[in-house]
Order: sequence, then C-alpha cells, then structure tokens
Amino acid sequence: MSKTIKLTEVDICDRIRDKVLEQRLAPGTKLTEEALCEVFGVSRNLIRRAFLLLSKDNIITLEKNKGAAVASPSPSEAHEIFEARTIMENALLKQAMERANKASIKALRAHLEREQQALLDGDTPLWIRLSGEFHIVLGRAAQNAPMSEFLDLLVFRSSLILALYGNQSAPTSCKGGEHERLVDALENKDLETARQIMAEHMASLEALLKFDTKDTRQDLHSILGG
Amino acid sequence: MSKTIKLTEVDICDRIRDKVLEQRLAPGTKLTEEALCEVFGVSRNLIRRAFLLLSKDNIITLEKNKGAAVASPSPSEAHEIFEARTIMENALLKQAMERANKASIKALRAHLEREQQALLDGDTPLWIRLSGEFHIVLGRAAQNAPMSEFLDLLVFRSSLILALYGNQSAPTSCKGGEHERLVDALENKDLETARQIMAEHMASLEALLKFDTKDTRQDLHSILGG
DNA sequence: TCGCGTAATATTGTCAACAATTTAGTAAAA
DNA sequence: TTTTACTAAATTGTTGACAATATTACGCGA
Repeated sequence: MSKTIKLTEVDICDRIRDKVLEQRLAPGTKLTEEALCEVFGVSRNLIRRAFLLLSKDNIITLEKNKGAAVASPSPSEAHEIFEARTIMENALLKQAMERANKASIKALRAHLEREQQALLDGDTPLWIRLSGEFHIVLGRAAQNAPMSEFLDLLVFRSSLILALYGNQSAPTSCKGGEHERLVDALENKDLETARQIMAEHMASLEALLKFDTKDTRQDLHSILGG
Repeated sequence: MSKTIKLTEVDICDRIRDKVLEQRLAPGTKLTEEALCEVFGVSRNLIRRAFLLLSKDNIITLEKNKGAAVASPSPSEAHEIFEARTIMENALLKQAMERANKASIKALRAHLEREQQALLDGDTPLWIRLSGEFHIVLGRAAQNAPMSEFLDLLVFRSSLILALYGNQSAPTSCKGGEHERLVDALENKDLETARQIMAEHMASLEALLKFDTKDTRQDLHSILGG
C-alpha cells in the first residue's frame, strides 16, 4: 500500500498549478475550500494557505469574503505577460548559451523525448504541460534561480492565457519541432539562431490568441482527483 | 483618534518588508509568532499567513517546526540576485525609455527630492529605503507589471544582501547623483548613457560586498513598533 | 412574469484550545 | 569541566467551533 505522506500547502499548490499547466482547470473556475478539502483530504487551514500562495503567483484570484477562483487574465495582462516572457526567454537563452553543460543538454533532450511520447500517445493534456515545461527546463540551464523561477511563473500564466484566449482550431504551435531546433542551436552555441527561433516561437504562440471571452464551469473532483 | 483599520496579512508583509528595505531587520533575525502578534495586535493566524507570503518572496525563511527568520542569502545566492537584477534593470530601462511619459518622469523627480531631503535630514534608514525604492519607481516606468514586480523583489533581496555583506565603512553608493543622471538620460531618451550609468551603478553596489559573515540579534518591538 | 425584500443556506473569516515539536534548563556521571 | 539524559518551558502546528459575510431561495405584491 502507498504510504500517504502528509501534504503541505506547497504540495497542494503544485497539484493545482499542474492542472493549470495542463489547461484542465479553466480560468474563472470557482475553487471552494470545502470541495478542495475533500479532494486532498486535508483541513481548510491548509487549503487556505495554498490559496494564499497561488494568489501571490496570480494563478488564482482571492477576494475577501468571496473566495478563490482560477485567474482569468485580461487582454492587457495577457499582453504584459507575453511581453515579459519574451524578454525573459531571451535573457535566459543568452545565459543558458554561456552555461549549458552536458547535463543540461541531456535533460533537455530527455524532455524532448517525453514530449514526443506524449504526442504519440495522444495524451494531449500531458503534452500541453510538457510543452510548457520545456521552457522551464530551458530556463534552468541558465543557472540563475531567481530568473528561472520567474520564468516558471510566466509560463504558468501563459497556460492560463492560452486556455482563455487560445484559438483551439488553429494548428497548435510547438509541434513544428521548434523545441528541438532550440536545443540544437543551444548545443551549437549559436545564439543568433536560437534567438530567432525563440522569437518566432513566442510570436506564433501569441498569434494563437483571440480576445473573445468564453466561460466555463468545471467539476473539481474529476479534475483534481487523480 | 485614528481609527484602527483591520490589518491584513498583506499589510503585515509590507510593514516587515519595509524594515528589511531600511536594513533595520538584520538577516538571520528570528521572528517569533507571539512577538509579532503583540507588535501588530493581531492573531497568530494572520502572522502565520504573512510569514507564508514573505517566505515565498525569500524575504524570510520558514522551516517546519522551527519558525521564521529573516533570510540570510548565501554568497552564491547574492551573486545570482545581483546578476538577475542587473539583467532586469537593463531590460526595464529599455522599456522605460520607450514608454516613460511626463507622469513617470515627474514621479521620478519627486522621488529624487525625497531622497535628497532624507539625506539632508540625516535620516539614514529612510534614505536607504528611498534609494532602493528609486529603482522600484524606475521599474514602474516600464509599464509592465510582472516585470517591475519581479524587480521589486530583487531590490528587496538586494537590501538584505547589502545588510549582510555590505561594507559599511566604504563610501555609500547612490550618493554620487547616479539616480539623477539616470533620470536625465531617461528624459533625453539616451539609452546608451542610461545603460552605462546603470551598469556602473550596479557594479559599484556589488563592489560593496564583502563576504565575511556577521551575526546580530535584534529587538522586534523597537524595530517594528513604529 | 417581474421586481423586491426577507429568510434560509452556503461559504468564508476568526479565534482559542489542544497536540506536536523544538529549545532551554537542570542535574547526575565521567 | 564536559557530556549526557531527562524534565520543563516555549514555540509551532492543527483542529473544530463559532462569527461574519455572501449567495441563493422563497414569497409577496404589482
């Protein structure tokens, strides 16, 4: 039997964040304390602390006496986040170019494998998450914790934005081997090429956005339960 | 009589952060819940939530069953933070150059006044805080909330680092009118000059660091009471 | 049917008591 | 004196009950 380790507020955060990254928790979804208590089998106290952390990352909104809801970034916020992300990805790319070693290249290649596999398996949520996580792994290669953690945050928020405004019918980006080409450029220490691929990649992501609102309700148990 | 508005966890965060920015809360200082309850006149619940937020910003460390202490960044963390800050200041400078308007220039000039006044008044803690806040105000001029908020964080953490490793005997930086010259360059849309001033400014800040540990204990009531 | 006010319900916020853990203090033995 | 074991105190972690607030449901009159 699996020993049930006592969950912390951070664990709960991560679980919820993952679902956001997988775009399985839609923006605007109301998160009630009671429901999450059941899902995670913990007390309200812990849930409330997790909410506090998530709200600090702008992954949920927390309004006094109104509770928590998955964040639903406005178009202008969306723009700011993509702008920030473009700048950060570029800055980190430069750092990564200088510092990437065998280990980080290997980690990136391994990640590409997993992306590929998820695509083959038709596991779309996993693939979406891995696509985002690629940029997180890439950021780690720059070996600057504050910066790569900030990028993490922007990647999470990007997921939220894509879930909200992403044009699902459009051919999904990242499938065109852009991630692979980025790793190649990194390995070859070809900063200019890497920058260009990244710029195109970011632009194509942002091009997916269509700013007309949609609204969805969801069942927390089925999403967070697993 | 002044109506005592009910404090939130965020208010308490801010109060503590301010003291960090003023370098009045030394790195390593233990923060007990009970003591802060008295200082702020709130329940432990709120203090614990404030701790959670502060720890997420790496302003305090929070260890299970051991409680909170003002963060005490290691030399390598310090280096990462200054590196990140240098990159972010540069990136934001470019954005600010493009977007700064009358209002932001005015805000910066007003801030310079306050710095000057604090210096004249001999109010060193206030001056230290305002020196840091200058960069926060400058960041705001870039009009990208995620990025400028990230810079805020780095500025706070820089204060911690300077308090820890700063060479107090050395002639303090920022007094040489570097902030003024930055605003001038910004107003003249002279990016190259601005970049150069900023680079020198950051370098001179980092040059103040001397990595030999010191250890201090402090009285929370007298520091946080006001 | 619609608007409005009111009561019932659900949800969030707060607090205080209790449990678990760490830290400080004390005394005995080497 | 130093070390160790043990006890007492202080500190942090957790829980559940209750208060405050918001949301919903209902009934009434127009």
